[in-house]
Amino acid sequence: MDIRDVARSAKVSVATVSRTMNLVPTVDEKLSRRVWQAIEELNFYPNTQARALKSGRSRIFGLILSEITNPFFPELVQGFEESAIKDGYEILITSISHDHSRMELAVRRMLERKVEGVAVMTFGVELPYLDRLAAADIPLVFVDDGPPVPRRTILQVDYATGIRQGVQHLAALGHQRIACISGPPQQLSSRLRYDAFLESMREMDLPIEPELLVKGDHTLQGGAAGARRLLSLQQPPTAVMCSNDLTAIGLLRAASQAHVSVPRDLSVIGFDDIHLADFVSPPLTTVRMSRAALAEAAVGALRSHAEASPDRIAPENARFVSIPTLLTVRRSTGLCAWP
Amino acid sequence: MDIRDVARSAKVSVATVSRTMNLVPTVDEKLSRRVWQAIEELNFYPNTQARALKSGRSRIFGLILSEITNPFFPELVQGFEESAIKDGYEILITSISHDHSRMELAVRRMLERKVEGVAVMTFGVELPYLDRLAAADIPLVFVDDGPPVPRRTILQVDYATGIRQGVQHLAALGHQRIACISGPPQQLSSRLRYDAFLESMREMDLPIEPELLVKGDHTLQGGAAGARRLLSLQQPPTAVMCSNDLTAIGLLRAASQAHVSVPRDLSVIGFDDIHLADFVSPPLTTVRMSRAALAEAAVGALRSHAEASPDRIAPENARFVSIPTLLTVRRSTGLCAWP
DNA sequence: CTGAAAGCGCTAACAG
DNA sequence: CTGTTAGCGCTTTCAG
Repeated sequence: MDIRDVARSAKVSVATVSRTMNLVPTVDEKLSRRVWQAIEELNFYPNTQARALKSGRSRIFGLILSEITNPFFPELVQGFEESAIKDGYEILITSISHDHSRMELAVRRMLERKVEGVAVMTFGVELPYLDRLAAADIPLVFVDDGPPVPRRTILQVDYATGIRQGVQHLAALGHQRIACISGPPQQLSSRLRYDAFLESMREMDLPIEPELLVKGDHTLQGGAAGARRLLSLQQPPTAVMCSNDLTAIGLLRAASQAHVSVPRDLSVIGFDDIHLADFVSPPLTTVRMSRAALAEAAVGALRSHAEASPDRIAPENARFVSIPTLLTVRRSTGLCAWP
Repeated sequence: MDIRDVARSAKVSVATVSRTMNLVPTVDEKLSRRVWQAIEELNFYPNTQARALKSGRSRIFGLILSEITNPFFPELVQGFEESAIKDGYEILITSISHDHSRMELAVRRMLERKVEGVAVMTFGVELPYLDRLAAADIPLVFVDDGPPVPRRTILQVDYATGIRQGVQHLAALGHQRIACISGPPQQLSSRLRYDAFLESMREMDLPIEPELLVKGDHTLQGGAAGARRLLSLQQPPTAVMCSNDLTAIGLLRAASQAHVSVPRDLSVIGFDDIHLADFVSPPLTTVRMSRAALAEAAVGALRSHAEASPDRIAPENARFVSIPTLLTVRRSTGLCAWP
């Protein structure tokens, strides 16, 4: 079953069938109707491979994730899938599992399948492997920052707003000794969150105690380790801002094991608002970064690059997109019990 | 850059290049070396679309999931990706999010991209939409059970062994009043787990109390609800087997809120052994069903179907594959405190 | 506005 | 064992 069968059935040429399917406006309406009818009757749909081969357009976008088993990512994948499908694109997912050598493989797979664009959702672990994508002139989307290659968009997450809201929220509850468990410093997004925290503390005239600034790694274990460190301090903090929800959840566990009650003895704020945040005990106050918004913005940017006529490059202002964040107050934050 | 450039550079015909790349054994070694060298030098890799168009083989497997944000599935995806890539296949992932109408779309996407096989990982929510895949003679892999279509493999999870081990473990700890929170009865896998539980209880001569058999839905909320129900009983159970880990984790939360200590007052066993199971408090004793094994078996079955010569259909015994389960004892089970 | 025809890059007869 | 060549199903000039 192919386009010729349709042409025969509709009594037109294959060219007309092709034009009709591709909504070329100059097709006579009578013929077009005949064609659509034939397509329906035969339950025909075009062969994507042939189409891709001829047109040079695969209608596939690539998605490079750092680690699909991190609950942040499946939610992103879901949004990505939804947006891409709506526009008729398929999506090629690769999870590099923190293994830099797999990045090379991922890039190769993208190249082989001739993706029309790639969203790099590794939050800073970009590496030079991506040069090959840029060299192939493939549109690229990064989060926070990325190399200044030609057809590129950067999704700038507005960490500052959400984190400022978090610090203000804690300050309003009377907290002064606010700690921070940061993320892996190799990740730009960790550093930006950390900087936003420090900045907000200064804005609020809150003291920044070096001993309250501990390093985590965006894992449950890291969060638990950081928590133990903070709780063993001579003068422990009354509140903690965590660089992500996994860290905060690890902290919650360690606190519970140490018989420290949240939020009575300690207030906790996470970041990301993963699904699980609402189901831990107590439900986590956290800064929401919408995965759906991130995904939609990424797909939108890729589309606009992929579909831009080669001569008319997308305007400069379309090359940065801001992603909002918002404090979501649940039950892990409360009034400071200390004077 | 195409196969002709390679041919020119290696001073052979395109046919030889093609044969070399496809490891046809009758290529002279001298030529083959020249070809590989040219491929290296030019950094050439074949155009997948052209290859697929000509050969009729897309080298793509489809994967239909019920819900990617359920932590069980990303782990499965990871295994699937790993196995498929190793064999040179790409993978097209669709998450139908419990929305039956999306199943139709998923099937359409599979058909359009001409996948060479589909693993249906929806644990029982198959539905007639799959007829179209079977009608297109696409190899199919199901879990537990599936329609008797031609090129099909069923992955039979050996629920009985793991669940029996769980019940025996509880019995050995002195538990008699063992409850069960089951999963959604529409899912075959829920029913099989439930049946295995009842069967094991009988084998052990343990009493099956109707009031201790409550329905869950494989979500955290469902587990919490079931827990509240069980704990409010005149005579609550001393142990609970849950149909999956999410249910067990929901139960853990509800128990903690009700000041019921696990495992002191209540022993809990989950099923699946998702990543999170090891990070809740207390770490969950659970029945492990290896996602990697499931994924590997699925990919293996799809390959053997896809690559079988049309005349030599895979042998009957290759059409059922058993997936083992194993009790993993952690900290959520302990000695029964009641006489 | 429509149709004929030339490929897109590759594979697989078929002929040497 | 190697090379020539005819398509796979579709899009897109180029003529009509």
